[in-house]
Amino acid sequence: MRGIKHLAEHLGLSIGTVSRALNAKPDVNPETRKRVLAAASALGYVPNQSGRSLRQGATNSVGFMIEAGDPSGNSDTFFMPVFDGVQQVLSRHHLDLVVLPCSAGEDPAQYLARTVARRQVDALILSATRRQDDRIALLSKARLPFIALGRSETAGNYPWIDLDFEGVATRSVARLVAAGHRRIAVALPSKDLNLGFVYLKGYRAALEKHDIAFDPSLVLRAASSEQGGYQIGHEILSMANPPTAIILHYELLAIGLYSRLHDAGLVPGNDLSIISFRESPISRFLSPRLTCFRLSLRELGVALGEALLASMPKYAEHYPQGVVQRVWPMEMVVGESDGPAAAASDYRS
Amino acid sequence: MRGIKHLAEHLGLSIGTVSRALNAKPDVNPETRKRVLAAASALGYVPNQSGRSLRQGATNSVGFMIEAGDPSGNSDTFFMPVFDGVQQVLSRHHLDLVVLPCSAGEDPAQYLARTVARRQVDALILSATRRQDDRIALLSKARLPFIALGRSETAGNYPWIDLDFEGVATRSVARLVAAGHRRIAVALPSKDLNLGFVYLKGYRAALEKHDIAFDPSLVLRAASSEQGGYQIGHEILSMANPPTAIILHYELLAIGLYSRLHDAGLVPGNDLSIISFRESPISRFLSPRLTCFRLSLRELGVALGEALLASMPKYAEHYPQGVVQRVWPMEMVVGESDGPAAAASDYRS
DNA sequence: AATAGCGTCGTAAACGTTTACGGCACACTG
DNA sequence: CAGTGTGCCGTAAACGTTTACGACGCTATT
Repeated sequence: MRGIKHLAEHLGLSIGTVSRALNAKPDVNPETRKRVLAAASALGYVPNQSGRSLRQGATNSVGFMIEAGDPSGNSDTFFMPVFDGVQQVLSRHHLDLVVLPCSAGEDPAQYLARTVARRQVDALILSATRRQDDRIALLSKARLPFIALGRSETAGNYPWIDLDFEGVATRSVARLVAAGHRRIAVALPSKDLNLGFVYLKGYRAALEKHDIAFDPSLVLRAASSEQGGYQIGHEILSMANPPTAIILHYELLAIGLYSRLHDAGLVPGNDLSIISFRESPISRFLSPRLTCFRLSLRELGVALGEALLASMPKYAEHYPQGVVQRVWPMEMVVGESDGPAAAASDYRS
Repeated sequence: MRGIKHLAEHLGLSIGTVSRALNAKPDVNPETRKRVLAAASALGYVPNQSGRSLRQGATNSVGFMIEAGDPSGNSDTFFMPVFDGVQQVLSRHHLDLVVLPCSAGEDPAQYLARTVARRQVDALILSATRRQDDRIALLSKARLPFIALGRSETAGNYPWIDLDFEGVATRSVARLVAAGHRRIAVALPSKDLNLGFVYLKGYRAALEKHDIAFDPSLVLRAASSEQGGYQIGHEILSMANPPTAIILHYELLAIGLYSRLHDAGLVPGNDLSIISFRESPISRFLSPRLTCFRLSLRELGVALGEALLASMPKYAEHYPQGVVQRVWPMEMVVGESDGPAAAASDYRS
C-alpha cells in the first residue's frame, strides 16, 4: 500500500535520497541513512518487488524447477534439505528462492520457456536432467544463468553438479564381487534420464575390471518407485538364471524389492544381496538395514547455490570458481542387505 | 528483451492496441487481433511479468508456503500431487503457482511477512497450521486472500480445508475396540500443531463412547519421522502395562515402529495392532500391510485451489462457495497391521 | 579571492505494461 | 443534411522503483 513516496514525505526527503539510503548507496549522509532505516522499519516499509524488478531488470529471485512426476523418483525427503542449503547461500545476497513445480502433464521445456520469457527469475536450478535436455539450450540461448543438478550430454559449457552415480555403481559392484558375486543385476530408471546412463556406465566398467561378461538380461528397467522395486523382485524370481545380487539407484526401489522377497519367504542380504543409492530415514529402518550411499543434501544445496552465483555476472566476483562442473562424492554406508554369494546359490523355487 | 513496443512497431500499431488485443479486451478489430496474436507467437513475445504486476497491482501468481522442517512430517511426497491439483485449477485463470520454502531456521511468520510486504503473490496457501498461528492474523490484516491447509484455533472467518484427523482417530479406535482392544495408545506430533490437537480430540471422544477410561500414559509424543516411530516402539516395550494397540498420525512413524518391533522379534498386527494415517506407496509395501486411511491428494489440491479462488474478489464470481471451511473425508484401507486383542496379551518380555 | 573538490541531496527519466480517454471515420436515424 | 451512435485505434498517464545527472553549500587549494 504505502510506497517509498509516502516514506519520503514522512521524512521530508526526496524519494531518491530515501532509495539510496535503503540500498546502501553512497552520496547519503550516514545520519540521514539512520533516520531513513529507522522510519522504514517503523512504518513497516518494504520495497515493492515489481517496481524494483522493472527498473533494475532483475527480480532478485532464483527458481528451482522440480517436476511433479519426477522420473528419477526424487521427491520425498530429497529436495527439502537441498532447498535449505540453496536458500542459505542466496540469502547472503538478498536473493530469494522460489520453487517452480512443473505439473506431470506439462512439458518441462515449455513450462520453463514460459517462466523464462516472463522474466520471473534471474537464474535457475534444474533437476531431473535428461540425457538430451532441451532446457539447457533454451537457457543458454536466453543467456539466463543456471545450474543443472545432474549433468547431461547436451553440448555446451554450462555448470552442473552431478551425484557420483558412476562411482556408486562401480563401488557397489566391486563390493559385491569381493563377496563372491558374479551375477549382478542393475536397476535403471527411464531411458532418457542421464542418471541411468551414468549408473550403467559405472556398472559396466566395474564388470569389465573384474572380468565379468556383461549380460543384458541383468539390466532391469522399472519405475523409480516402490512399485517398480516390487516389479523388479517379481522379474528376478521368474528368471531361469537369476542374479545373486542387484544394485539399485533409488532407495524406494529397495522397499518394493524387500516386500517382494518377503512375500516369497526370502531374505535380503542372504538370498539376494542388495546395494542401493541412497541413505535416508527409510533405508535406516529397513530390516535388514540397507547398504547404501550417503551424502549431505544440505551441503549439496550450498554447493549448488554457490556454483550458481558464480555463473551470475552480478555476483561472480565473490565466487571465483568459473563454470562449476563437479561430481559429488558419496560415502558408502554398510548395512546388512548384502552378503556372501554362497548363501544365495539355492533359492530358486 | 523485446517488449510490447517492439511488437507494436513491427505491426505498425500502437502499443495500446496491441495490449488490448493480447488481453482479449474489446475495442479491437477481430482481424487485427489475429494479426497481433500471430506476430506475438512468431516473435516469441511474452509480457514482462514485472511490468504487468506493477501496473495492475497484481502478480497473477499465488504462493504455497511449505516448511523445510515441517513438524507434521509432510514432505514433498505429500505435497507434489497437491501442487499439481492446485496448479490445474489456477491455470484456468492464467495464474501461476510458486512454492515458497521456508528454511528450518527461519520463523515462518517472519518469512511470510516479507513475501507479503513485497507483494510477491496475490494469494497464499498455508500448510503446517499451528494451533495458534500468527500467519493468519498477518494475512487477514494485509487483506491478502489465503487458505489454510489445516484449520487453526486462531479467531477469524478465514477459509480452510482440514484433513479429518478427528474422524480418523475416532474410526481407528472404534475398529480396535471392536477387535477387543482396551488399552489403545496414540502418537502425537509436537504440541503446537493443530493436527495433533484434533487427533487427540477424536481419540478421546472414541474412548468415551466405548466407556474406556483415558490414560495419559498412553499418549506418546514423538517427532514425525521414522526415528520418532522407533522411539515410540522403544517406549512401549519398556512400559509396565503396555498398550495392545496404537494409532499413528503419520505413516513414517509406522516404519520406525515396525523396525523396533522387528528388532524385538515382535510382529505388527499380532503383538501390537497399528492403525495409521496415511496410505502411501510406503504403507502398501510394509509387511504386514498397514491399515491406514486414503485420500486423493490431487483432489485435495483442486479443492484448495478452488476454495482459494472463491476468496479472491477477482475470481469469486466463478466460485460462489463463500468462505470454505471443510473437513476432508478419508477412506479406511484395511491391511494386516491390526488384529484381535487376544494375540497381544502375552508379549511382554 | 577565485577555483576546484567533496559531500549531500533533489530532479527527472526510465523500466514494460495496462487502461481511461479522446478522436476519427463511417453508418444509420430522423 | 445534421445529428447520433458505433467500431476501431492512438495518446498519455500511471504503477513503484532505481539511478544518472545536476545543483547547492561548504572546505581546502592555488
